[in-house]
Amino acid sequence: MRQYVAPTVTVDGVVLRLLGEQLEVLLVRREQSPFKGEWALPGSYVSRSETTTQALQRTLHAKAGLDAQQLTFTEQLYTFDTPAMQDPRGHAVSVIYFVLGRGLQPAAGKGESPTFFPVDALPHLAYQHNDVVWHTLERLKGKITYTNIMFALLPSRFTFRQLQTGYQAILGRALDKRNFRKKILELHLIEPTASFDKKSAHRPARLYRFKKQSLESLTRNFD
Amino acid sequence: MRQYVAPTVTVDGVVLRLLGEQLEVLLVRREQSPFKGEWALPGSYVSRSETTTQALQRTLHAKAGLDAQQLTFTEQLYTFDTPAMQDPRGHAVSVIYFVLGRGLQPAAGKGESPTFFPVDALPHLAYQHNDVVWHTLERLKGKITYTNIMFALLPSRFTFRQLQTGYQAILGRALDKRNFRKKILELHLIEPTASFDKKSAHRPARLYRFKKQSLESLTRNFD
DNA sequence: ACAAAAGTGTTAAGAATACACCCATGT
DNA sequence: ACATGGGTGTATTCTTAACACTTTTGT
Repeated sequence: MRQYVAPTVTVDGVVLRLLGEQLEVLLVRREQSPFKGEWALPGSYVSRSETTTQALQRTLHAKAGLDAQQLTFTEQLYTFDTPAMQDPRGHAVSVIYFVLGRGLQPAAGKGESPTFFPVDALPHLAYQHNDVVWHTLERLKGKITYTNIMFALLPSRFTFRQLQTGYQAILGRALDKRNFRKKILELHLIEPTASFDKKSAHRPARLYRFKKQSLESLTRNFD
Repeated sequence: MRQYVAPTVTVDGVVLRLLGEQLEVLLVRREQSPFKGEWALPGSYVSRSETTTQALQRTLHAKAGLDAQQLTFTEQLYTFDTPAMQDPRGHAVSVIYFVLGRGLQPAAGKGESPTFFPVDALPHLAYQHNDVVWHTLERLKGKITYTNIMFALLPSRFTFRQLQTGYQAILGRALDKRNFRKKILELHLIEPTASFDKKSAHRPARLYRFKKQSLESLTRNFD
């Protein structure tokens, strides 16, 4: 049998968080060639002794201090296949993951300045990472219509306003308050808790929680 | 920097054709270990000098005599990441592609007995390939509702009956003839040609063609 | 009493579904 | 003339979208 030399395998993560009314993505400033000094998605090489998801966790921990427990959803997005001529590292196969978390904070003082940027105000990114982020956002827009994926972005208890704001941030458009409540309640995604959000100078809002803390497909679509 | 040994990279294809009222998938009988003698999706190793899509084309040509020109649609499906312990070859990263073609015929006499099997009557497959086929079919079901992907499975000119039969084979359920025509025409996916299918002992059916021979997203969903 | 956000129903338009008969051709 | 699949329209149900006021709290 012919002898094959394997391409290099790398892994990158598109890590998203919801902060206020903004959806934000984690970037690092590269300290090594290629693209030294440019912003990029966090990533690294995958060695033979680890799976791509293990390599991803190792990378997010090393570069941004994020722990696997804080990451409430991980899904493979796409695998890029860079011909040797277009990548200074030679032929590389990059497996990209889509990662969501709740209230993520990058650890200060880590080497590559891990920073969350609002998705509608990204700097220029190394590789084709601007496109990768765009595709990720499209995927999230799709998934939000037929799954309970918002559970991965919101705190465990939240108000209807927070939920609607999250949907609006992801879909990029305003939703009607009454229709939104009606639709969400019909989907039986969430349930009321006994408590209220009392931290504001107005009528307290009831807190809700997701019934399931893992991905489920809806029987009917939202929207 | 730490030294990494790259995992092995392989590529596999889920090649589908529409024959009569059946959707069929291409399988080969493995001649090498692991899983020698079992049916599996056609695949092979990817070397550093080729991309995964090039490796896929090389494989489909070598194992089943299929030519890139006959393959009307190719899309990446998923990348499996087999930890070293579960795969006799050690840690392998397998990039799986979803491939559609029109009137595909595997070349007889090629080594690994390339054979199309109806998707609802598959033998047991090596690796996790039965699951892979299942996921592929779900993907196709999804895509058929919001794209013109049927163009890749039907001949360039076809009757409404062929079109409806194709949709039914993919969706796995019967559709109402009148509603189907109405819906398809509203989507402006296809256009009538001047000719008719005269090869039958009954009223000739008008032949239609797809307006676009490349993937397009529909503005409104089918179904 | 005022400011601020919470909470609540109805109507109209559009989309999806169910359903049965006549038409054109070959044998 | 008959067998076979081709081709066509309407009525009903369900889903989506538009829209404004009252309630509850803190200051």
